[in-house]
Amino acid sequence: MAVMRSEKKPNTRMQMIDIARMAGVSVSTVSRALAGSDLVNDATRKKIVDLAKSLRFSANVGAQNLRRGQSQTIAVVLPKSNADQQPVSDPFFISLLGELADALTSRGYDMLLTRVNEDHIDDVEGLVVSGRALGIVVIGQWLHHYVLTGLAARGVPIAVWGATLPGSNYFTVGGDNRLGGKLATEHLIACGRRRIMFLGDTRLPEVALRFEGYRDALIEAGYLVNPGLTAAVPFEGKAARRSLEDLFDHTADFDALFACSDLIAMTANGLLNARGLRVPDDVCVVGYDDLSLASQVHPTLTSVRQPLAAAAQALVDAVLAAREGKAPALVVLETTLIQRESSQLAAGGGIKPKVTAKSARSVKGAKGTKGAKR
Amino acid sequence: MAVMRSEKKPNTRMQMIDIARMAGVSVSTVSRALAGSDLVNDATRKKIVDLAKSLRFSANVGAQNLRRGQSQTIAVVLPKSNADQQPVSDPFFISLLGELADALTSRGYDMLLTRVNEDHIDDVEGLVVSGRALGIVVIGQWLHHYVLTGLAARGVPIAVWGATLPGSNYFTVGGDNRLGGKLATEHLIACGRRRIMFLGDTRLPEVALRFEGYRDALIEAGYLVNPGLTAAVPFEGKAARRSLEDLFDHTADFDALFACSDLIAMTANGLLNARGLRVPDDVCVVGYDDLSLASQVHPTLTSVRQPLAAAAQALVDAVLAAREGKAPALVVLETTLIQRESSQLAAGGGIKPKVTAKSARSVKGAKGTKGAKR
DNA sequence: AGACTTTTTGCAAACGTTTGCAATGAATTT
DNA sequence: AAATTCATTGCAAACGTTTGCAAAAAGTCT
Repeated sequence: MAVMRSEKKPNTRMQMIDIARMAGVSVSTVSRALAGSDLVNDATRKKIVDLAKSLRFSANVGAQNLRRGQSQTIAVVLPKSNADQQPVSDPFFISLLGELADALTSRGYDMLLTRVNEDHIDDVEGLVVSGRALGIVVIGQWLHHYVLTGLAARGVPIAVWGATLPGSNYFTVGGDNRLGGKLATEHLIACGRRRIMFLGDTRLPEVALRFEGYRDALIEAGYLVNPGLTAAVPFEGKAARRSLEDLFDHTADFDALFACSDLIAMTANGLLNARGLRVPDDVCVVGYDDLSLASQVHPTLTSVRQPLAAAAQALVDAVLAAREGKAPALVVLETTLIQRESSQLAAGGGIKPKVTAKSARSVKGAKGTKGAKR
Repeated sequence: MAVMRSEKKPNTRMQMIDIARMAGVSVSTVSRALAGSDLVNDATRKKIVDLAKSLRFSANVGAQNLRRGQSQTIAVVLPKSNADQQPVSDPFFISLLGELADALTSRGYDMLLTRVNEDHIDDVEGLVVSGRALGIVVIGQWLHHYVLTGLAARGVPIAVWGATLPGSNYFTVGGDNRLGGKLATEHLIACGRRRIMFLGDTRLPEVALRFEGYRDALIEAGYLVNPGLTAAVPFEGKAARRSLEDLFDHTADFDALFACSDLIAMTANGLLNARGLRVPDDVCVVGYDDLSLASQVHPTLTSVRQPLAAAAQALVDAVLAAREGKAPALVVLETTLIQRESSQLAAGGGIKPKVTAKSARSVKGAKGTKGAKR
């Protein structure tokens, strides 16, 4: 009896060569057929494609990348502060994450999500060097401008959500923070408030810009900028609450709050309520980010909106542009104020939520700008 | 003059062979040194490792995977309903996502995030077949039990966050939904409420189980289960709001709400407030998921907590077990009720938030159970 | 000093694709 | 009918690692 080699080895997965054998062609042809090349006869291609589909075959991506010399993956990194090891707390970033996932998949890229400790942000370079990702989107600039600059200088393709800092050597996408701050403050002034408190940590570039807007609005209206009316409330939930409690214990001399995130605004809202202060009658409150929740809570929250979907698109554009070695552009997205109950004019008879002002522009290199698109 | 070949080709990236040349050894040695193999002399290894580090070298992952025949990536899929194309709305899933990212990276896996349309969930098989990921974590079972069963049957390693359904052939990790429903309802009964409304879409397995707990609690207390006190409120924000508005327009005959998500609870809260009903005095409200926001809003929200970090760990365990071909286990995590202001007893003098009851167990294969760990 | 171990290294063959080039055969032209 | 095109296919060499095996170097024992 002849030695019989088992046809079906314990070979785990199906590969092109299997398809090739079944279709009676070579691997080259299979490869070309599946890639949709017109170098292969229509009938043959159809046969191969059908066969592959019916067998649920999908070519090994690692091998493809290796051969092609590039991957189709973009890494999205969420820096985590080592102070609070909490998972990303702010829903805003999360929503952005969701939009990014959609934007990337719809363009045929895979999304690699990475949480990295803020003092190891440099490590993300490895993602690119190792060919795991072709570029990196950083969600939140925080205090890492310097590190990001270093990465970009070393040729790592990065795009960052954050404040558009003038001399930046990396791609940035963000809202118009200064305008946002200004709109919010002007609105509160229009509501007749004069002692408007600014809640946010101005060490963060985005917050610093919002504060400038706040200050500009006050000055233009002829009011003083009272340093006592500024509190460096952090973004993270628990810490924010603690900070606010402490604040309200010591200060009560305000008639409006401008919070740099909706989360802060809502928390403040709750605390004010607990202390018997009514929103908006006693204190008007404006938040930032316009979370979907902002329109669901009571009272509904006036907030500054940044267009998330456009942001995600712009970030993807930016990281791809960065990869092609283009000069970094700073994309500033449309930024609008959405008025709701938490800043209702006391006298006014039923103001409907409305959009007050807009802004959409791009600084330095209009290339990737989708700001105005909506 | 001899032909001079340029030493430095436009060869983009550094690879092992470059390190090898610089260190005066072969690629094999570099490979082994970087892998920490003890087959290489300590001094040599140190030299190579240092060199690699200083050059920021990182081995090509595609090639590694190809050679090793496996990737170190786990795909996390977020099904998106094609009804509302919204990005993931519920913060609960997002938080879970964050925890998953941490759990995976801390164990050395990469996380591939994929949003997939709910009628193409089958496609995720391609992620595994193509070697892009070694397994899949599905966040949210929704109505896809059948599809998931099919995937598992075809040998795709999956682990699902959702309800632990008895005959399931795939790994599941979830809270004790029945107990959660029961705890919430018993608590509301203890608050003296009798017309407790259940808000949630019982077509979803998790919600169905919570409803069973609700029903059991009512029956054990000797109350009737009134079909008029059940409303299929969806999870997504806008739709939930619409549904609730419609509901409150037609029904007012309740003194408590048990909502299947905190988002629903908060929205309901806002609407009740707008209609002049006070929480908890007129209506007690209990939510589900214990979002961090639950303790920040006013009134703070009583809610059923599921341990997120443990959930993420269990999901990773599960998908790895699935990959090893182990028999599917159903992990049920500790589920507790966190009492807060929204269900404060009217008479009671300052009830502190407290945990009322616990549950942690595992059905069928205690292998991956980390339920009790915290 | 020779015959052993033991440690340290390098060679070369995979891993599963893609793609330049050459080969085949059919269709067209002369 | 030979010569020329053209459409379709296959061969074989990459892509950058890992790893079994054998070779070389360095100790250890008689």
